[in-house]
Amino acid sequence: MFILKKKEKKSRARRGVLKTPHGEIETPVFMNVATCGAIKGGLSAYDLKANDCRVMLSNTYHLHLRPGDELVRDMGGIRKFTGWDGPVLTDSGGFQVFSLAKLRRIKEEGVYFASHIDGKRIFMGPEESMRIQSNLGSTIAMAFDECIENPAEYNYTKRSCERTARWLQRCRAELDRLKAEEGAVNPEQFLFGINQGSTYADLRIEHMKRIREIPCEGYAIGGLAVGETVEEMYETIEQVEPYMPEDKPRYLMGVGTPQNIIEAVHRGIDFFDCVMPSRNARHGNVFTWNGKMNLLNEKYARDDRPIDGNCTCEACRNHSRAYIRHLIKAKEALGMRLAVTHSIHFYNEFTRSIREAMDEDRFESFYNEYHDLVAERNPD
RNA sequence: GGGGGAAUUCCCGAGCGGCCAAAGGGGGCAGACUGUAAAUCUGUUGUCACUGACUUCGGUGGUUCGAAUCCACCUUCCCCCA
Repeated sequence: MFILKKKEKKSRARRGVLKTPHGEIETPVFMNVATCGAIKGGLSAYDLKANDCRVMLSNTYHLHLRPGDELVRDMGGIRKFTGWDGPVLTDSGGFQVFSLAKLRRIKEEGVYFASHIDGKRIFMGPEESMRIQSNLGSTIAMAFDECIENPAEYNYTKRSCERTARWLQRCRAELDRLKAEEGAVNPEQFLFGINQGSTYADLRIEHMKRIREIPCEGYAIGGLAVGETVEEMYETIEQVEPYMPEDKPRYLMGVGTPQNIIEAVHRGIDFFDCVMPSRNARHGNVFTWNGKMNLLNEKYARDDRPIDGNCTCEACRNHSRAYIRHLIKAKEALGMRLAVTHSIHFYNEFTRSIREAMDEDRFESFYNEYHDLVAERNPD
């Protein structure tokens, strides 16, 4: 159940809370991406708690291949298995339809994949995705969709959207059936539908109108940040957002940079997730309140300061830029863990700050101030 | 003491007369990364007045139109015999 606590007057921004059987999710929120059941870079569920993670995100396709969703079910579900007792959102495998494009074939019934691990042929359709997510027992299951790359051909996009809408219907029916089954890991599992339509306003709107007729606990915008410009992305959000149910959470899938997030919050989005903080940090690039910092740069070799002097994360409380730089260069696992910890902490703090700003009626000034900070781009 | 082998740009290492400022790897430097096939990928790595010129392949001298590549000697290192 989603409660809209506050609506901004000068923008489409909203402050809400989604009540789930696994805890309340205060929004806007950034979900921390743990594709295979852990944040890459070596963070445990305990680390997530320590860094104010509110929702963990895992992946249907990846966990299905390894270790297998039935194994996870037998181990008590994804939450018990990983030790993360908060809410979990599982992505449906729809993004893998995009990212594993060379290894798949799309048909009406679903998608035929070649496993990226061993080449084994696998099939995933709406029913399979729901069954896997049911076995994982996540708090929120995502609908199985086709995520298409931008720019996309209009007619193909139209046909793809129609199919994704039909797939949502099948997802809804199958998840309802699975939830009612004896021994379901999470009998109260939520389903979020996913809007597609590339950057075509008419297709986006038509698709949104269609999927909002299928009752879901939330609706997502998918298929963005996959090749189009940021301006096109913002424009697409603005076009489709008015057609999203107001009383349901809205999730912009896979986005993005802190700037992207605040811009999207401003345009009415509540949920986010992105691999950027973890992936970039593993590569030595961390996010701060003053922009991005490439810790591998030589100028940090003898820099005794923490990444961010005001940050309270484990890395910033205890270690210098020089030390973390050294560890990453030396390929010490601790280096990545510290850098990832910092960026995850920053993202969670960033979205918490957005919520606090809304609670204290100063979101608009926060939004403008953050703009200025980013414009300066001076992490040192 | 006698015999054999080797010295290449930051490191390792290819090259064995012109197409060589010199493969490849490592390291260095920089960039990318947006529902994670990503501890990955890309660029760059002698100097400069940079679509060209200059300096460089242990040292010195030589052969040649032309040498990292051939010859002589020297230096250093390695191996074998005594």
